[in-house]
Parts: sequence; C-alpha cells; structure tokens
Amino acid sequence: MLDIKYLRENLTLVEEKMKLRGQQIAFERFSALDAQRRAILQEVESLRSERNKVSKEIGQKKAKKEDAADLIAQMGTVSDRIKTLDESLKQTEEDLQRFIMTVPNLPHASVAVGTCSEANPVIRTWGGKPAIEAPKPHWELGENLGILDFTRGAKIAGARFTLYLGAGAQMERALINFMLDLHTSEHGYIEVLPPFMANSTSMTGTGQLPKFYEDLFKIENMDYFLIPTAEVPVTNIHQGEILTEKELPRYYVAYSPCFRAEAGSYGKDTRGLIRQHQFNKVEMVKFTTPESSYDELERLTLNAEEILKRLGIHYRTVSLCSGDLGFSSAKTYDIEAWLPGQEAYREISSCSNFEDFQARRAGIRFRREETGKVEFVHTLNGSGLAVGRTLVAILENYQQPDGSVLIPEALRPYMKGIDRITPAG
RNA sequence: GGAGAGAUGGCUGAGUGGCCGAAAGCGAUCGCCUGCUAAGCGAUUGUACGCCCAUAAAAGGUGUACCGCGGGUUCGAAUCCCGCUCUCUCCGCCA
Repeated sequence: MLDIKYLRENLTLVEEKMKLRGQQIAFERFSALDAQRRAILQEVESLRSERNKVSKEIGQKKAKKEDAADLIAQMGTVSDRIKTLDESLKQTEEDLQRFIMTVPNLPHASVAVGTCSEANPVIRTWGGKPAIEAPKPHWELGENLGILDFTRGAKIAGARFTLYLGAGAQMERALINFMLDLHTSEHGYIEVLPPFMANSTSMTGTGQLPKFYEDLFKIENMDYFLIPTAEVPVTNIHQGEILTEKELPRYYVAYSPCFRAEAGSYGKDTRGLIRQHQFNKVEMVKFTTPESSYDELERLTLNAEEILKRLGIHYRTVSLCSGDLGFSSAKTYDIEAWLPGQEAYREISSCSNFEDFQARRAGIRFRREETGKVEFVHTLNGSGLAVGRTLVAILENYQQPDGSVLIPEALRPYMKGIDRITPAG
C-alpha cells in the first residue's frame, strides 16, 4: 500500500510509474474519494468537538443540580447528525481503502522499463550448461527411476499434485535441510516453522488479498487460507509491532509447503513438477531499515544463489523489468536455473524488496534511536530455494547416459551418503 | 465440544457513567547533584487521522479518534448491554 499523503501529492508521478507497469488506474476516483473523506471528516470532527464541550457543561450543571434539558435536547440533534455522517464516512473510507489496496507498489528507479519477461536484463550468470546427449525432462527421469509418480498423485488429489517415492522423497527432504542449514549457519538467518494457514488480515498484510483471492485456497466457512508462500506467515510475525532500531536487520528463514490455486494457468507446464498446487519452498525474509534495504536485497539474492553454486547448477540472475514486476514489489531479482531437459532457464527463486509497501499494510514499524520517531521498516523476501524445482534441476543436470542420476556432493551428507539414484529393481 | 475467569500505555497495575489519554510504580531519555559508582532531585516519556501555520522538510499550534475487535444504550462510555476474537483454569477428546 502506498502512503495516502504521498499519493495525494504525487498523483501524476504515480500515474506515470503505473504506466511503466502497464497499469491504468482510475486515479480520479481516488481524488474524489479522498476529498470526500476529508470533507466529511472535518464536519464530523467539529460536531464531535462541540458535543464534547457541551456534554461537559451538562455534567457540570447536573452536578450543581441545575436544569440542562435544553442542552440535552440540542445535543440529541447533534448526535443524530454525527451518526449519519459517521456512516457515510465509514463507507467512504472503505471505498478509499479498497482502492488503495489494489494499487501496486512503485517500481524502483533502477528497474528497467519493459513490458514482458523478454525485457528482463540479465545481471549475471554462473557455471555453464552441462554436455548431455539427448537430455530427458525430469518427469521422464523421475518416473523411470520410480521416485516421482504423477498418475497416483493425481489419483489421490487431482491434477498438479505429485507423489514422491523413495529416493525422491528423501532428496526433497535432504534439500530442505541443506538449505535451512546453509542459511542459518552461514548467512545469519533465524529458522522458523510457521503455521501453514493464515487469516485474511495476514494475507492482506503481505498483499495476497484483496486482489489475488482467486489464487488462494480458502478453508470453507472459516477465516483460514492455505499459505501460498512462507512469506505470508513470516512477514506477519511482526504485524502491528514497533521494533527497536537495534532489532534491525532481522533475518528469518522458514521451510513450508506452499499452496496455490494456479487459477488462469491452465495448459501451462502441465507436465512435471514445475507448476503444482502444492510444493515445498525454503523462504528467506528480512526486516530492515529503509536506508539499508537495497544492500540487503543484493545479499539476499546472493544467499539464494549460493545454494545453486554449492549444488553445481548453472543459473542466471535477471532483474525483472517494470512490466514483469509483482504487485507488492519495488524491485525483484529472479534466479533462473538451467534445465537441460527443457532447454530453458526456469525461475527457481524470486528475491524482492517491498520497501515499506507491506510494512504499511501490516503495520510493521521501528523506532529510530536518534530521533525517537517511528517509521515503517522495509521488508524483503526471496526463495532460498523452491525445493521441487531444485530437485528438477538436479535430475535434469545430473542425469547420466544409463538413466541414473548423480547426487551433487554437497547433498550427499544429507542422503545417508548415497551418490547416485538408479532405477528401482 | 462443555463450565468459569480475564484482555487498560514499553512493562506492572488502578480505574464501574462526566473532573480519564487514562492514577501509581517500574523502565527509558534529558538535566541537576556527586571524587567515581550507587542513591537522590527535577523534567520529559503513545499512535493515527484532519485542520492552521510554515515549508525543501521538520518543529509548533489546534481538533478528533483509539483502554482486545465490532455493534448498541446515553447529552456523554475504558466504565452499562449484545456479538465476536484471543488468553488462562477445569472437564471431555486427541498427536
């Protein structure tokens, strides 16, 4: 959510920036609602002021056993008027709020202007494409090895659910532990295990609601949503809090399953593990001061890249252009792993700085030591990494001519020392 | 799921219709005192949203709201009434 005062005073600028995102927003409606709100507010507040004053007089008169009937009658009318105004004020504020909640964040100045993912500048690349003759996609490898069962996954739950078996299940678990260990012991993150459901307040705080309701799984008749990412529960750890400046920066890392309805993605990535209704992810979340958030974003991104380096997987890092940027983000780096089986780079991590956009929605602030003033923190997060897609990258990059798959050395200690997955008997 | 108790500022905790944005204590900050430390003394100590003034901004002045959340009663609600949420205790059930 943008600052309402900022919006009021920089409407043209905001409008321009929204165009960079490819968004046309009806800001006239904002101006009208905003003016209306202030007009009502001024009237109702002066009436309240009067009522407070006169009510005090009534109290004093009564204490002196004097008659106050005329004043009481007079205030009865004023109170009725206040009640009416309160209702229209409430309505106007709701409309205004709903409007502001659907305005995306402003892209940072360093974000390239563009309309689609083709315009995303490549920031750096690491490693190189492995030489594999006739590489197979992971779904073939996984089925041949007997570690991924898409048919039975669909039987149990439906399309876009997968059953992991044996060494596949083991590798998924190993990856989670490997990632958590690296981020906690070498990058300074605090491990958290959050609830896997969150309420609508939390979902609104991080920006999933109200705009992206369709992408969520909701528990019927209850205010519970399955989390689409650990970003939601972890960012909301400090919802409504005022932190001390000393407590910043604060780094958290959490494993969680992620649940996404994937509405509107029918027909895309229907095979394999790439786009699932449920997948595992290790997520890093940072709370920082405004002045340090962009340095923190660079480090966060490198923390995510480190996982791929240790696993020896070729990747590139791109900076999302204005038109490709997510709703809440001011700047995002996507890390894309090379998948030989599909001859493509696929997103495996997305690292974003939300600046104060989420903090304002979720009420996450800190007190400046020097001035004693409260300010919004900046929030950042990034996958470190998407676990299922990492498993895909390993299968496709480490496949051998005989159909087996080597296990990257860094992962072997987490897999009881085995160095290779071979087709089950 | 059943029965009961509770929710007040950074914390503890008073307050059962007007003099309460809220006592007192603790903590914190600033100042004084002191050979140092401790103690003592004094002052300050919430947030949001309007308006005025000013403007690069801040500060300042002023008003309104906020005592878990939402509604109601009343001229007036932290205080009375209703609904909800959360916490605690006991019972039941369960990993």
